[in-house]
Amino acid sequence: MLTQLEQRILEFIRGYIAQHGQGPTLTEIGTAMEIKSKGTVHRYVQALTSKGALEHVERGWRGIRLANESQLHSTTLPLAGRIAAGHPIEAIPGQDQLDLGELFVSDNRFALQVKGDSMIDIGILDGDWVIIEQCHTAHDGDIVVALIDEQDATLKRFKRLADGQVLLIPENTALSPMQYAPERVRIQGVLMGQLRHYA
Amino acid sequence: MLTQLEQRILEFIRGYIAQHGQGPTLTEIGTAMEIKSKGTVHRYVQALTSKGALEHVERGWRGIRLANESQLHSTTLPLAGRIAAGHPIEAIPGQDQLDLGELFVSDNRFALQVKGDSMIDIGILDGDWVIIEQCHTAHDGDIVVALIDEQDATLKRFKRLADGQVLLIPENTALSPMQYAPERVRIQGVLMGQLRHYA
DNA sequence: TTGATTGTTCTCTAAAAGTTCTCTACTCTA
DNA sequence: TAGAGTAGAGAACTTTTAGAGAACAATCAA
Repeated sequence: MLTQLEQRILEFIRGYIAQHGQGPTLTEIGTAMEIKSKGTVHRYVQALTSKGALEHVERGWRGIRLANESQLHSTTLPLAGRIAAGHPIEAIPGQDQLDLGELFVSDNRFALQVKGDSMIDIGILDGDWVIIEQCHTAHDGDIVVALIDEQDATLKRFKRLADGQVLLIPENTALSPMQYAPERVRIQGVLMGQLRHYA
Repeated sequence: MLTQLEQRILEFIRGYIAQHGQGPTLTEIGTAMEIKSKGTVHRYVQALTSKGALEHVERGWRGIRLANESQLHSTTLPLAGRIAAGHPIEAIPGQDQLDLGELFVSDNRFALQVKGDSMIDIGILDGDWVIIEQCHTAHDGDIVVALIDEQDATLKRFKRLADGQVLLIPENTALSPMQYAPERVRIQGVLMGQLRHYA
């Protein structure tokens, strides 16, 4: 939670470091922000440090470093409605932020990387991440991580047949469903999300 | 039960926090609601607090927080490893956490929901979210959000032809690439990620 | 070593924000 | 029509915050 001025100062520092390779002095920050007092600037730098946005090497000039940002990363993204104001990307009513944490993160979930093409028809490609919620049962049609013979883990659509047998269906027209006795299949979780990162 | 005006004030506060990252002052609320008296606004804020809709940090400026709004979600997921058809889950060396914020969130990025099937062949389905990094130029092969004739926004693979024309290629064998004069196409950003949420 | 520059710690002041009142006007109901 | 309740205005007050600047310590460069 940074105030607006703290935000501006942080951006100035970030830009200064990007341009000069080292941090600015308090006076330089003050000049840029139109604050005449070193003491006041110092208070801002301390506030940013205690909020984790900066690291501050005492004893030395230009001792301001950027904190590692991974901890600072927000978990929300703006939705385009707000960015492309006045343009054809239509806003999504009642929602202007997408919160990845809220959407995907929960205590009993974990991530897996997918190998292979067996779910390609529903847009899960080789290398994609899937988010799995741990549980031990599934309903027909769920996409599950199943452990077969306590050995092979696989991501497939789940279906229980009338005779109790379990059908694991790949979402790839080139592959065929596999049928197993129920005691050979252990459900490890169901699919809650999928994500992909483009370099 | 909130009165109509309390509801409006709550909406305003929620929007303000979403936009600015911190609560509004009483005067700002008053201006937005066309209430001239700080005292009156204060009474509303107290009412909302006692009704549990807000949390109000006394002694401090901008001390209004949203209640219940589940405190910041974590942004990391435990990483279970790779899953493959026909193989056990193998651990991924040197990595045991997946940080969604680090992966996807950055200052100049925003999220869009995809409509239509034009990118289905690379696993981007109708309803998926895509994460776009704002920029105004693109390289051949990038997947971009392009604004055509300042009117229609579309997600396509970008290619510049030898004669300067711009080719926008859908990743769907059923659809054909479209060719435009360069001045008709404005790049709004390039694709950095994709995600999907299963109910 | 020296002196200018930089960082640190104060206090002071003014402005801004929050809090608590009272007063008035209005509506609703008995 | 009187009384209760509500909503807004605004005054008076307290608290918090931001900036200025002084004083001093630490640091760097010549």
